[in-house]
Amino acid sequence: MHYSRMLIPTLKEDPAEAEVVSHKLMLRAGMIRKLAAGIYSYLPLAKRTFNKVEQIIREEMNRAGAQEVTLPSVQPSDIWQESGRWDIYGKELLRFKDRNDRDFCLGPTHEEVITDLVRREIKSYRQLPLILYQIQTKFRDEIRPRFGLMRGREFTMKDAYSFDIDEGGAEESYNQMFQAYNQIFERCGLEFRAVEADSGAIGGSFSHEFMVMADSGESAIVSCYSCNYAANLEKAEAKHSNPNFQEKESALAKEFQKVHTPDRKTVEDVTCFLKVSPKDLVKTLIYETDKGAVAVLVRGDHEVNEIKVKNLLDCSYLNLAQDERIMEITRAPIGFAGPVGLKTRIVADNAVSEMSNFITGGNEKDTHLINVNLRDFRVDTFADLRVVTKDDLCPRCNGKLRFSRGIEVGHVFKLGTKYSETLGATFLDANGREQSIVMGCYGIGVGRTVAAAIEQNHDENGIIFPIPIAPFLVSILPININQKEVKDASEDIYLSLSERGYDVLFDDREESPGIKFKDADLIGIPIRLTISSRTLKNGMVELKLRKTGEVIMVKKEDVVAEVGRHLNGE
RNA sequence: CGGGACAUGGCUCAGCCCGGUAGAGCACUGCGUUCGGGACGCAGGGGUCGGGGGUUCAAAUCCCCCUGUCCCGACCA
Repeated sequence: MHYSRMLIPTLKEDPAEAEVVSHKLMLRAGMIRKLAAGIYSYLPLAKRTFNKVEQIIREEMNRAGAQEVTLPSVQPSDIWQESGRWDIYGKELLRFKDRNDRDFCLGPTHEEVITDLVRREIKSYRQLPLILYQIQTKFRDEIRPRFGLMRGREFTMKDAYSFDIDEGGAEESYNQMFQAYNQIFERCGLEFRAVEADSGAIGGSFSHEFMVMADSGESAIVSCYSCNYAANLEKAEAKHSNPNFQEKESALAKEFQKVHTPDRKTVEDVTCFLKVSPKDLVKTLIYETDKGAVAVLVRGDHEVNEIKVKNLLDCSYLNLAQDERIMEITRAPIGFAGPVGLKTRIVADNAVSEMSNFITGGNEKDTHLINVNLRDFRVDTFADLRVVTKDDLCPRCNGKLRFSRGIEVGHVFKLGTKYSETLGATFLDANGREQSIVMGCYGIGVGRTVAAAIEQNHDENGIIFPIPIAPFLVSILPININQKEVKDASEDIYLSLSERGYDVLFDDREESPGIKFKDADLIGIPIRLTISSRTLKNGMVELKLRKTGEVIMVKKEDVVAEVGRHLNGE
């Protein structure tokens, strides 16, 4: 392509509206333009990169036996009513009426549509398993769209759905998709990790998020230095080191006593005042849930993991209780709650079971208890209820844990029969019995993958595209296109590279060299060939690698071979 | 939904406090000179100052309402 003919409106300055680096760079590189909050136009450069990512996705999905379809983005309310999500989904679901006053929505996801399709067409176990996928625009009316393509309202997503006759089959489909996802992100040239994710009410380990590692990522990840364990921070298990601790220590237990702790409400206040470590204290947090009030106990230096509490209690609503409620339950103002004498249900983190002679709130204003022991109160359940810390070891292999951040670009999880049951997607098994199809669903955010690639691969000069998803592989940059020998040589090289099938951007603009250099760096093309009379008189052209900055002088005749060598990663 | 900020030419921003009829840099057009890291000269074009209302002889500037955008939080997968 000739640069002069392409729409690549680069920006010299950072746009005021962008905060994160991928957003800034995509705007500056002329890849995207905003139409409304969270809604973007994709310009030619972005479209090229999207196409490359989508092509990789298609190849890997097809290889895994999935078949591509396109489902409607405008969906009637009927199927959403049927699945029960019309009422549950809330304002994120953009609803509207057609001319006949019938309710419709813009599809934020396609479980309903695909399940409807499959229930009509699949009748027999002989037709299963089946995996269908599409690459399509989704719309979610996010409360707060932000960070450019990272969290838009309209976005491109690959979503796949698997249909199997039983759990075993579903597991197999899941594994196939899991493998395909590894291939996809590998091929995109990204540093990523599949992490175990919270699968909520569905349970089991059948949910993984694919995270592109980046410090700017929205999700916290815990991974093991020694083995391949990796999990979402909210899912990561805290290893319970010594379950038999209590019996050994109980002999040394002292009698608890009240101490006066005026206005010492926080862990920090109390530990400073009593000159002890947070590890000697038990925090008592009162939560309000749809199943009544609950006291959650964790060690003073630990944080409650609300997701774990939610899963343990199997409740849908969980929130810290308001001041008045705490007063009601503990008979003390906030900051002095403790388990001793508490009437509500008490659940405690495993670490608490290893403590003795600890400090708790006294359920009385300005009062704490010291030398409290487990025998002094009743715990209904001990469980893993806290957020993993840097002191924890890998729950699988006892290795050291690494804390990092990532951008969620893919999510695979087993749906089970949730939708097939509510929508009646059934088949007849070999014995002629009617069964619900077992489903799985698998998403990849295409735009988010591109944004994540940029978050992970950039420098102060701009984007550094991984070769597999670069909009162009080579840019040809003539220093002064008005000099005949420069122009001829540039065109020559352009033609021979193009003939080889490489995507080449020929910067034929009559701009000063500085502008061309800056633009080439900004849009992140992996290889740059600089053509100037200076080197040409020795029969050479300059090849520069965007990623390393390495400059190599190459004989004009060898350019094609040399470019090929670098693109093949040699 | 709660809190905060912003809205002036295509972009980045000044002007607003203290009212007097709109500016800079970049970008753009033409001509000429230049050509290895965002060149130079000359000559140009382009703005309902987000929208509506009010105060005033006079509003980008002061007051009220609305809309949009961004940030933090809550929310969500």
